Amino acid sequence: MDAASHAPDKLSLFDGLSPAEQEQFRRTGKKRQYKKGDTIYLHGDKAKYFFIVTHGAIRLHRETPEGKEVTLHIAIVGDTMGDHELFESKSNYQASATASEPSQLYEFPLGWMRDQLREHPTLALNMLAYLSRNGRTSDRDKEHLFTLKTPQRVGCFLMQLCALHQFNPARFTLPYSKSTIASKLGMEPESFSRALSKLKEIGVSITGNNVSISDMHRLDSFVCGSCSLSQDCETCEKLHSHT
Amino acid sequence: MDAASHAPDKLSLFDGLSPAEQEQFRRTGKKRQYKKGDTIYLHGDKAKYFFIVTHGAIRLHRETPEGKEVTLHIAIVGDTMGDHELFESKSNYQASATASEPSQLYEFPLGWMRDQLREHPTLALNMLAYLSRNGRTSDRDKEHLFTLKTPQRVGCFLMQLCALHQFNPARFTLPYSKSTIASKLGMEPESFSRALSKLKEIGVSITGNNVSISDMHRLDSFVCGSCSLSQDCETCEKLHSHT
DNA sequence: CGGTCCCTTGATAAACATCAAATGCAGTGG
DNA sequence: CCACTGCATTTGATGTTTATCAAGGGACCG
Repeated sequence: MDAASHAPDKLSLFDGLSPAEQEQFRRTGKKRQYKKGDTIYLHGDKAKYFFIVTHGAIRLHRETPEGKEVTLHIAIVGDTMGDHELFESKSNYQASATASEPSQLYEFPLGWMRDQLREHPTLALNMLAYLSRNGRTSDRDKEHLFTLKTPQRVGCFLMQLCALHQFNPARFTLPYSKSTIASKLGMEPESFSRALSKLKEIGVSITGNNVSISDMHRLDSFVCGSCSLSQDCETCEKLHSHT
Repeated sequence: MDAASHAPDKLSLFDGLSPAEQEQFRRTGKKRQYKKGDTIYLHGDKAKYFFIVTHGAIRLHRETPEGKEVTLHIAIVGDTMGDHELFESKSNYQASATASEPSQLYEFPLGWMRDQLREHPTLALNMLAYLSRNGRTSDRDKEHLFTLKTPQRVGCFLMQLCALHQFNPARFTLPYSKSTIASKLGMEPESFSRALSKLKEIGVSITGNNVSISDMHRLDSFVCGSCSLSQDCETCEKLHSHT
């Protein structure tokens, strides 16, 4: 997957737009580079820009008054940032955004983006499909929080990684730090670490950042045996279609 | 708030549509009545209809293979059902829908609704705003699951009830059963019950289904003191604007 | 009056967080 | 190249929260 395939005209949000329209987005959007750890914006900042991730991964997170940090989402290629702020009059960013690895974003003025959505029905429909899909994964995550134990949540996350990035389950590298993953899964780093050691018992070995899933079938039944989606889980389908 | 104010032409989804367009929705939409406990559809059913709630409350829930039931959402007046299925080719309902009180829905064929969204940009934009707002409350709920203890989650839920339904905090009635609320908050009925007794210590008394919040300020600081949104929480703003 | 359902209360257990310390690893400067 | 420092992760010991199990109370309904 090369850089070109992530140019805005290839992102799903721009699917079906005419070349002229796509050119308009290419002209208005500013490409921004961020280093690992860079802050794109802070929770509470006045929302000025809408972003599309073209490379890397951006962590969206908040901090409670008591100092606990919560990772709401990790935005990867094709994901947007600022969608929650697009349609709110009083629009402050609802979370902070930090690059969790070197990343590239397309940046559009928020008001301009609103106008484009009004003027280009196709864009609006793409955005609808995108948000609707977000809702589904959000529901899935909620179910997992309610019903799965930490080793199962970690196991599902590893499967999602393989499905989303087309990693080879037999040998791949974690794209973010373990504490970032722990936070996104709603657990402490210690619990994450212990969950990993439990996963070793079913053939998932992790040394450093290198993961190897020896028996995907075993992991699948360990995780998905407790999930209501097992039948039509998108992650599972992608994994099986690649083998 | 009378029945007429919930006719589809007054729902936010139809805001800004021309009278002629609204008439079209009124003609195609079928009004459906459901009794408490009625099933509207089941998880896995082929998705045929899109719904808008005009009265009552519908519980969206799933069951894991191990028999645990998870409540993903309680849809109330103005909420939609089927939005997650609208843009998916293989569209089975992602959850079951059950009336948790006598309810009324507007029912539209799913494919027809898709077409309407394509043909009426205003409708699509309303839907975008609706989904975007859903995303925000979903983020809030996720943060709460990660950081709040059960009594705080229950406290926030009571505040949300007052804000959403314009209840008088000094005296109102729970609109759903306690176990339904517990499930939506991701806890067992026992934990919910114990959370309530802890809330009594800060002036929230519940006898049967009757709730009385004697000191909203005290509840507010108990709950929102641990929440990153305290500054611009929609629920809090609504509550304060009513006093 | 007896039954069912929902909720509450108490006792116990499991899962996870927290606290504390050790280990490992990467980058820095000698 | 090697010690040194800082940070991330692991591991162990302990505490808290919540789930689970079991029993009892109260309202509604036949």
